[in-house]
Amino acid sequence: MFDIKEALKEIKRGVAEIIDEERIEKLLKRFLETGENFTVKAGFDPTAPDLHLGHTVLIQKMALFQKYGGIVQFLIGDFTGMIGDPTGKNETRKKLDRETVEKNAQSYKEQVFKILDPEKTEVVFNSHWLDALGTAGLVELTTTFNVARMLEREDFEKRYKSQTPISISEFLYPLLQGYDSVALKSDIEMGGTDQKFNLLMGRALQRSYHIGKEQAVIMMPLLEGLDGVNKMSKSLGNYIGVTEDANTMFGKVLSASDELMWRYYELLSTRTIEEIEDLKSEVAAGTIHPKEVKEHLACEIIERFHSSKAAQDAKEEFERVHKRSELPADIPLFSLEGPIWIAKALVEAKISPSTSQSRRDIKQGAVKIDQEKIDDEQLQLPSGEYILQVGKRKFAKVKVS
RNA sequence: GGUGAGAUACUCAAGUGGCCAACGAGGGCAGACUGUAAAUCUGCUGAUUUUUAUCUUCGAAGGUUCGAAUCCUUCUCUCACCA
Repeated sequence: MFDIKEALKEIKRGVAEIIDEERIEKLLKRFLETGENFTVKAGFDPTAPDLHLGHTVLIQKMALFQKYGGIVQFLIGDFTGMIGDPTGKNETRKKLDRETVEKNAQSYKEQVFKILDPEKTEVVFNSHWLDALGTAGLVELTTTFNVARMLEREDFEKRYKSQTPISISEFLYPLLQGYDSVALKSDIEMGGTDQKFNLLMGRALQRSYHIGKEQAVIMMPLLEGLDGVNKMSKSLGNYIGVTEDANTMFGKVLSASDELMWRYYELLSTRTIEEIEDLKSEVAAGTIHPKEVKEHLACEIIERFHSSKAAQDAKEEFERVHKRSELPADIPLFSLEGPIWIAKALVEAKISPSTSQSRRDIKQGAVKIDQEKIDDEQLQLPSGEYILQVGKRKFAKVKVS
């Protein structure tokens, strides 16, 4: 059993905003007294999942609820995915076929169950009830809301004022997402701060449909990416993916700035807030090196998605390559026809995008062969095996025949 | 439906007949310094072994010209104002 005050404190850690905290308290209390579970909903895109740490902030919070009686409703928006959450880009997407959805769902499970307890998770698809809704049902749904209120949504408001077109289908998106909460009778819905309007819609619709309860809403902040400025996203290339290998993860975490590291601690670590505060003051006092603190974080994350052994190996690998400037343990090997011009070899070995770039790098002294810096951009590689290196982190082994 | 403005490289943004592979800023890459952090300084940032050169690129297609991102025509798309 647990202490409600403590649990609430833990739940509130790092969240951006909670709506109806009392209700959450009541749900916890009820579970404590009667053992009755409650549901925690969050929606995900049906396209091929490629989760990164930004997503796991939310998923970890859901996992926390599972400790306190929550049953996670892992919603895959295979129907709403057709519309796409309004972004102004206004592209209607094709509905994915059943098979693809199933495949993606499977892939979601593999990634998500590293954090969530499968026993306390229901994976659901909103096409189940939205397909069944029908035109009449849809029309009925639209009567629950009016245009003026819809325009309160920030991006709609902006676009309306600036006379940027808004498609009717975009109005449907929040309604359908809200209807999901009606169909699932969710007790709590979670999402990013950018989802506020949609999340509140769930409350409004649950009221309209007389579900007998209104979901509490928990909004998680959007995790900053490695650049420390933009939100973490794959398209910006500032992400750490949950399926990435341990060495890559380690390197990426270490390359985050010190300031960002604390943010990651707050939102991603399972350490208590007190522990993190202690680390902070130790770093400030100079008794512990910030790099070491960052390494702990990197290991913790790798353990979560790989194993503690992988974390240890990644740490050693990192030391070897960067501290002692030795070669990484695992370098991709390429077989080339020789003799070959060095600039071309770099391209063939995929560590340079073009021979022009190779030449520039050589001119700048960024290219090494077998750890020796080279300055002759005309160099021809005769037969043999070489370790090529561009900059500090691009390596390739080539076998010239 | 009418009128006007605009579309330039990853992004923003100069350039309005040759000196333009195209100013500048951001971003990115690399070097120095470090803890592969941040900050700072420096160089590079279309491609190609013809490298003081060649080829492709300034929304698309044509045209004028010795020569076009720049001028003309048509088209596509975006924006603003009017209805």
